[in-house]
Amino acid sequence: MKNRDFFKDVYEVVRLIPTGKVTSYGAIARYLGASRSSRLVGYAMNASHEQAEYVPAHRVLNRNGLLTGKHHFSHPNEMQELLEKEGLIIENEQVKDFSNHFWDPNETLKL
DNA sequence: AAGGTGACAGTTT
DNA sequence: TAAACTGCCACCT
Repeated sequence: MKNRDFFKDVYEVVRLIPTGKVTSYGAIARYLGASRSSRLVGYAMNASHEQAEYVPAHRVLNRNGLLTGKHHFSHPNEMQELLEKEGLIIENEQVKDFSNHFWDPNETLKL
């Protein structure tokens, strides 16, 4: 087996994100003890749609609450629509009141 | 096998 | 204050 454990963990955490909540790549990375590997989280999301289990990648944004990965969805607007569908408000490619809807795995799941 | 890539984030100018 | 630079490390070609 390979180091797929990292990706696997990422997907698992992402699936734990409650509907209507969002988190950041960095938060996930830190929860996994890889605070310096935030890019890998994004990289993992890149392959998220290949996973058998559904991964709500649209709930993962960068630390600014910006929908950086929207372009990687089937349709660029899909990410925004999904978020709005969950009750979030997207304004200028960014989640409005981001901090209020922010879900931190470190806080909720705790170590 | 080796080097380049990136859905980030923190630091520096 | 905002923009630019650098570190980061598993994955892909």
